[in-house]
Amino acid sequence: MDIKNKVGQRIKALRKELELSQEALALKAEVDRTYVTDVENGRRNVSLVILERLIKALEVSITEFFNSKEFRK
Amino acid sequence: MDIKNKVGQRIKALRKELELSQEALALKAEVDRTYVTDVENGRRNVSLVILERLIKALEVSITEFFNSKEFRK
DNA sequence: AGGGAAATGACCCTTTAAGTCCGTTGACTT
DNA sequence: AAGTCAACGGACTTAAAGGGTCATTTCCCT
Repeated sequence: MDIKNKVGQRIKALRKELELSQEALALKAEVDRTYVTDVENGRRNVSLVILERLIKALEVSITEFFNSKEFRK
Repeated sequence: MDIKNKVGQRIKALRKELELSQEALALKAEVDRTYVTDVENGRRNVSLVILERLIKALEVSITEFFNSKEFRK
């Protein structure tokens, strides 16, 4: 699984924990609604600035976001 | 300091630890030499796929890369 | 110290892809 | 049936990726 899918899955998992819809996350992170769908499904090569906004909206630090088994090697 | 600068500094620090020049890192990560300069100086909004290549070239996991104080909040 | 080479930095331009916005559809819920 | 949610498509705008060139800094080596 590639990095885009790993990030997508992590975002989806954290979003579910917060019980947010894709649209609610999109609003919170100030990105487009359809973009969140694409990111979660590994179809987007997200840039740093957008990724940071998504991570902030998910209420974790960047360190915590990537401290998950799919990123450990 | 914004996320682009944080990532740039982290890359530079890890590159120095490996005693690589920007050009050597660029070759290893298969990106342009001047691109590495820009990234280290926080002028580039790097995408996931390129970031992963740089991190791999720096011989750390993604988790390790972001397990640094500037990313902890 | 001074000269030369290597390494880095800054600027500019083109090509490619990121990110937005419109809509539609299917699944599930109430 | 009406509403929410997720997935998907197409068209569009903006910015990332890549590469050229030259200026500047760093760092060796006599």
